[in-house]
Amino acid sequence: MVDKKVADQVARRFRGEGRHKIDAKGRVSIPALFRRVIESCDPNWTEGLAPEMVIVYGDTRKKFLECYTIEAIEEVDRKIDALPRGSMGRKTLERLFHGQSFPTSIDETGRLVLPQRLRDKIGVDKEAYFIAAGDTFQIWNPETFDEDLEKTEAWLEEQPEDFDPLVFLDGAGGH
Amino acid sequence: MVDKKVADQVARRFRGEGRHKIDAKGRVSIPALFRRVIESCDPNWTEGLAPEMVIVYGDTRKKFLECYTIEAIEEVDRKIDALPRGSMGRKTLERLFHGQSFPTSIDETGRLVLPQRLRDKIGVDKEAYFIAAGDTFQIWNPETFDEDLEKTEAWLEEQPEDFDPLVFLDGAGGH
DNA sequence: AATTTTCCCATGAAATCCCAAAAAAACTAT
DNA sequence: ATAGTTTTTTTGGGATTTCATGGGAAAATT
Repeated sequence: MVDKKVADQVARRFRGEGRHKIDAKGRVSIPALFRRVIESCDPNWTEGLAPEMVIVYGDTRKKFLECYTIEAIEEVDRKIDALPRGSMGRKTLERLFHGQSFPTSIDETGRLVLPQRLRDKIGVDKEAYFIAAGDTFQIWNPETFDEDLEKTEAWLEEQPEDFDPLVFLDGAGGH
Repeated sequence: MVDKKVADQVARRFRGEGRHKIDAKGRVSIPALFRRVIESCDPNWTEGLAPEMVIVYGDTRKKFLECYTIEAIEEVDRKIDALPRGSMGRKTLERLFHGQSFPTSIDETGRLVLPQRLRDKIGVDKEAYFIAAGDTFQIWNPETFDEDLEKTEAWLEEQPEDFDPLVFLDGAGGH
């Protein structure tokens, strides 16, 4: 049997990617592995229930949907609550995470419904691209993602020959 | 009716936004998800009853209506009661939350009636914009909200180069 | 009596539920 | 390994419910 702690860690972090169809009703199945994570990060979930999550769609500039598990969004909420009431930082984050977000759940067949508004926001129609991003995952229009990927690769080209992206791991901040 | 388990999870925090029509009688639909929260945060509410809430409209400078659930307003009341009698803080807060507020409820079709006075206060006429803000939600004139958004963005512009509002999350709280 | 507020019913559009069929992956016994 | 079997995953469609909105009649205010 697998070490419980290890299994637990694996189950709390998104990994992988996938491309799935969106049907006429806006339904799209999310990668099965992602579902396991969403389930185990929803404190109220038990077998048979629809696991919940929160989609943060953000302002107009954001080109993808960011999907938070209940645990992940609660951590964000706690941090927001700790900011001084009335501060600009709190106001900005409240608008982003409380206002520009959409609570939803995954149905028994593993599908998520993306309302028309959200589909329009990121410009998806027939297909959606899913990609893990640590304790969240993102939903993109496949073409938009490819373009973004190319930009990243172009940037890598500009770096010195022997550049290894792993150096980022050593530096402090992510900026 | 809503599954109790689902209601329990979703229901203590407002999330999302929406734009709705105000009809000639001053009626306006509250986003359905907000209704679930108002219901579950009203200790007296049961299926079939009109869930109650409190609108705090505040002084003339405030450009939006702040809507509190019963639980949220009771928490505010407790905090006010804890302040020294006769203190400036208590006097100010009592005026704001007890005086400049309006208790109301949501009808069976999910609508709220905004009295003429409140509509005038925030300058709404045909449409109202709803946005979640943690344990309350706000009602704005859509245009006024957009202007306020622009101001926030202008402020963000003034911040250091590649400033990401998410850095706010790192600063405080979480520990 | 005239206006405003409340209650009740109606409707199109959107979202949700329920059942089911392909397709893909995992498993089993040779 | 391999052919057959079972389970999981992905996709589809119809029926049902909810949501946002509108309007008329009854009740309450002024």
